[in-house]
Amino acid sequence: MKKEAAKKASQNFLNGVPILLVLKLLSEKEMYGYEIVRAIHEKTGRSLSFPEGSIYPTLHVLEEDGHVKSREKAHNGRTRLYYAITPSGTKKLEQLTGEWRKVFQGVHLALDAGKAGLS
Amino acid sequence: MKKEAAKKASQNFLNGVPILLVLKLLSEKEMYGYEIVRAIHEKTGRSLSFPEGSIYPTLHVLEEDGHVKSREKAHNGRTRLYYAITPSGTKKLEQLTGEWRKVFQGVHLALDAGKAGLS
DNA sequence: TGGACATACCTAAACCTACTAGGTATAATA
DNA sequence: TATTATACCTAGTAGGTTTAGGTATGTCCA
Repeated sequence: MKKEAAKKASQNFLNGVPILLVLKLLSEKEMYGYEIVRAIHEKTGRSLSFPEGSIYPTLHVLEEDGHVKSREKAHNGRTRLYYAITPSGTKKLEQLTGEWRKVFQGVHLALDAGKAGLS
Repeated sequence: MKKEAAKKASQNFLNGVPILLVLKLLSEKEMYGYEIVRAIHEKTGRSLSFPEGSIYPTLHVLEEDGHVKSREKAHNGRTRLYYAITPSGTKKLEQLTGEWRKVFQGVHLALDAGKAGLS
C-alpha cells in the first residue's frame, strides 16, 4: 500500500502525464480539483481530457506524497479545496518534465528516423 | 451509451508506446523479439529501453490481435521467431501514431504555454 | 416550489499495461 | 568446463488510470 522507501522508478514508457499536467498547472496558480479538470482540457488545446472522477485520487496521492497541499476556501457559501504546489512538488515537476522530454524525443527519433532532423 | 463489451477503452493519456514502437520497427522489416529489444534502444537514441522479458507478452498479444504474424527461421542451428506486421497492424500503427501526436501536442501546449510557438 | 442543472467533492473496485523475476535451452568463447 | 551471449518463455504482480457510483449545495426559471 504505502510505498515508503522503495518507491522505485521502473522507467515506465509513460505514465504520470496526468500528474505532470496537474503539477504544471499548480505551479502557475492555486486551483481546485474541478477547475483543474477543465483547465487541462483547455490548456492542452482541447485535445486531452481528464475524467472528472480521476482528479481526486490523483490529488490525494500528490498530497500524501507531499507534492501539493490543500486548504479550504469558501466561495459563495460553498467550500472549495484549493491545492498549491510545494517545493517537493516543484522538484517532482522538473523530474517528470525531464522524463517526458526524454520519452518524447526517443519516440520521435524512432518514428521519424530517416526524415529530416527534428528540431 | 453502453459500449461494447471488453475491448474499448478509455482514452488513456499514454499507454501503448511499446506497441507503437514495436509496430513501427516491424513496419520497416521483419524482426525477432530479442532483436526488437535492442533495436528500440538504438532507434530511440539509447534513451528508452524495453525490458527483455516484456517483449514476448507484447508480441503474443499483438499476434493474437492479428497485428503481426510470426514464422520460424533457422539461424546457425538456432531457431528464431521472426515477426512481420500485417495490414491490420499497419492500421493500428497509424492509429497509435495519431494518438501519440495528439497527446504529445497536448502536453507540449500545456508545458510550453506562454513560450514562443513550438516547432 | 420544485425540478433541472451546474458545481464541487468523494471512493471502492475494476481495468490494463507493462514490469519483475524467475525459468529453459543452445551456441560461442575462454 | 565454465561462463557469457543469444533466444525464448510465463506466472504473478504492481501501479496508474478509469469507471461508476455516490453526496451535497447553489442557481435558474417556469
